[in-house]
Amino acid sequence: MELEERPNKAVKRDPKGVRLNILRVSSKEFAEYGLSGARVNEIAALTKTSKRMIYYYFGDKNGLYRACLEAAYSHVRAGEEKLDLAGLAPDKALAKLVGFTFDHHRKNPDFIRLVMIENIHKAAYLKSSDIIRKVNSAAIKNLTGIITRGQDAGLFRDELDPVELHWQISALSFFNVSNKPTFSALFNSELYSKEGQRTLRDHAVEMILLYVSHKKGTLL
Amino acid sequence: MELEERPNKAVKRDPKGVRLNILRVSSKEFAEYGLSGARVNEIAALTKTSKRMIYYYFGDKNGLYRACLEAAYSHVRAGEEKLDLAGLAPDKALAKLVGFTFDHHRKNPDFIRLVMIENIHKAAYLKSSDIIRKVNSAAIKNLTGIITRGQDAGLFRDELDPVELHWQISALSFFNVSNKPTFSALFNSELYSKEGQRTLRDHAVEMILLYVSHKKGTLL
DNA sequence: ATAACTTTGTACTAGACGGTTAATAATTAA
DNA sequence: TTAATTATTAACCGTCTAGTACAAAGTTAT
Repeated sequence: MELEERPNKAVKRDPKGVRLNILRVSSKEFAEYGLSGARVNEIAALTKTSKRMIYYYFGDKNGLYRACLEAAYSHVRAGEEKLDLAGLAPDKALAKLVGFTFDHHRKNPDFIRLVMIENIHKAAYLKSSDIIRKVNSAAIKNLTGIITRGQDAGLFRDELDPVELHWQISALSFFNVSNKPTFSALFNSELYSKEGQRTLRDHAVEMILLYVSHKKGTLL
Repeated sequence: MELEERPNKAVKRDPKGVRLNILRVSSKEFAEYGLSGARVNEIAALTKTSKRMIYYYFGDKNGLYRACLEAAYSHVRAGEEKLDLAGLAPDKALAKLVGFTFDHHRKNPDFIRLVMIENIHKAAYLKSSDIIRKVNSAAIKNLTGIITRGQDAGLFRDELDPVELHWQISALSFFNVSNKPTFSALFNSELYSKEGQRTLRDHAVEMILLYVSHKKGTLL
């Protein structure tokens, strides 16, 4: 479970460590420059090992990129697993989940950037990865539980689709990170100050809660 | 105003046409492969003219990319200008604006992809473009008007920030297009069917409307 | 002991890439 | 008429890039 980068000096050879080191460095590079923008030579120079070892472990540049993607998704999953929502009332649980997602994305810009890059590539690599599909089904199951509990308690509206709800939460959380550069370049706003981000998060939670709580005919 | 691509055979030389043709082709290529992924040779091969002329008009690859970005933003603005919202009640106007934005983004995936790419590059090119900043201030002015009218009519809550509202509308509309590949690769859902997209749009409108209409203490 | 696995490091290649040159000339605005 | 602008074409250049070759050897599991 521990993913620390420790040289483990007792062991002279450290395959896992080397692999991990390469993965760390290349994830940063891919996130920074994109798939075609990242340079294998540069990645190699930043690792503790050599270019030769990159090809030894990952075959080629695409293989390395794929490995980075998978590692990133797994890491995110590990984070989400720590959330304990079962003990909370459904509306509180949902509020916590939205807030958590918003914060989590904000704290992991490299992951967001990898997903952006993958989208630019039309998800070509993700499509062929079984590992990653599993990761996300957990998130949906989580949401399904909350929705059911909320509906049983008469708190939530009837027609709620967990995948759609996940989409809505993701949209507000993802966009915040992915489009920060263009958005803050275009509007010299306070949205990306500490205060602004807190407001944005609170309002994201509010939007989702209002949406799931809204019963037909109440408004509009 | 007319941006059609007409050879204009009466005129033997057609600078505007050549420029436009290069712009069209390269926008598609940049949207498809990214800034470093797109190939100048390939772009040249797809134009009616030669590589030499690309450098003649745009200096270098980055200059060409910058020109594509500016053209894309201008084109989007032209579309938004056609909307006439002043005659509508503020809530109807906002609903129409959200629906329009959602549809507009969906119909212009190449524009979205260019913005994604620009975000990957931390908005480096956008920052140095005065043209583009102007385009977006119009959108904010539009929203400011709607908000004020809505508040005066007692329909909208008091604390509304036009830039934040624009952010929220953009998030739901942009994410729908930008993350379609990964999202539909991960969840084999109906969200991207014709029906699903209609639902998603309707719910986006609903979310925004609920949010702006929500008065403190009413819920939550 | 043996075989499989892991590591190092440099030098190299074959091709792709962005960008230029050169020579040339037709068209157009003044 | 003159001068600036707009065009054509293909070869070419230097650099960068992903990936390999090669040669050698230490480490570990069985």
